[in-house]
Amino acid sequence: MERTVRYSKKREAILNAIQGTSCHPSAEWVYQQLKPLHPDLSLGTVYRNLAFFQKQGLIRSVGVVQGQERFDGIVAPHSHFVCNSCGSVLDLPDVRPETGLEQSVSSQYGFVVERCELTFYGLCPSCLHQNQNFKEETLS
Amino acid sequence: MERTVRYSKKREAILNAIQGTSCHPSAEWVYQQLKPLHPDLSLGTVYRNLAFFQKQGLIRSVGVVQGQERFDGIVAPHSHFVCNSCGSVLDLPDVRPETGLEQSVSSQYGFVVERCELTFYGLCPSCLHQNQNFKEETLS
DNA sequence: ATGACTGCAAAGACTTTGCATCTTT
DNA sequence: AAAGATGCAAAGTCTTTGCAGTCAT
Repeated sequence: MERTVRYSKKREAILNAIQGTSCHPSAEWVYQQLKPLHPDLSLGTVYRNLAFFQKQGLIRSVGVVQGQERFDGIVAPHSHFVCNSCGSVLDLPDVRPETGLEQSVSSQYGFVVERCELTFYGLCPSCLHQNQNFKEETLS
Repeated sequence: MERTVRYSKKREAILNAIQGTSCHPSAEWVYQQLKPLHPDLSLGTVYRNLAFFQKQGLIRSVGVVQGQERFDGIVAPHSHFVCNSCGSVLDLPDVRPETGLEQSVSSQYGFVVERCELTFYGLCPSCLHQNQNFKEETLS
């Protein structure tokens, strides 16, 4: 039996929130974002819909950053940069792993490769500047 | 003031456990592994030492897989495969992102790139077979 | 003796889930 | 009316932390 999917105002709002931002939000972010417009929204509903959208392939997880799972409304393959200081996640649309790498891993190791993530970690420009200021202060 | 680092039998055992396996263990795995030999070992100690080793650069995190953070005793850069079914993490020593990619991201976007992770997700051979059996059963 | 390390248990943070109620079809 | 979706709060997991006792130097 296929489950019938029904429309829901909040579900729509949650998907719009994720697809309308490039910040790769967490459940909490979505919740805080929608709370003013939907005062009776529950955090559980956000989590349930995030799981639902993921299963439907409408969004995907970017992984857990500083304890919170982060999601991406863009499902086309692309790379990410994660700032180790502020935890922001940024798209790197131009950066792609070599084509054929998935295929090569599949055949070489016998895995079924569903997808491939290329992620860079470091400091974003904003945190870099604050860091430099901090260093200068403490060294003076 | 530099903190003085002291020897500890359990610390040594924890590091050995991580460096002596290729399973990319979680804190819980290390704890269960060492419990027989160190009956009074505490899970808190495992967590504290994992954080300590990470800060020292002796191990690194491979990320959170199915709710648990996983660690790697090999700090030289290499890629990983993560099975979405059983959660096992495997090394792909031969697979490397193109050289110069980090540098290119650094200069193109103004980030300070500390490291770069290339991770493949899919099904490992073992889970693939079970999956096929399962499908055959349900379809028959 | 000093300060680092640990065990223990409590607390914290994030996420999941059971159940009654409300909505969509 | 039937089945899905939600709110609420409790429960579940994983991880961190405070404190008193232990151990290395």
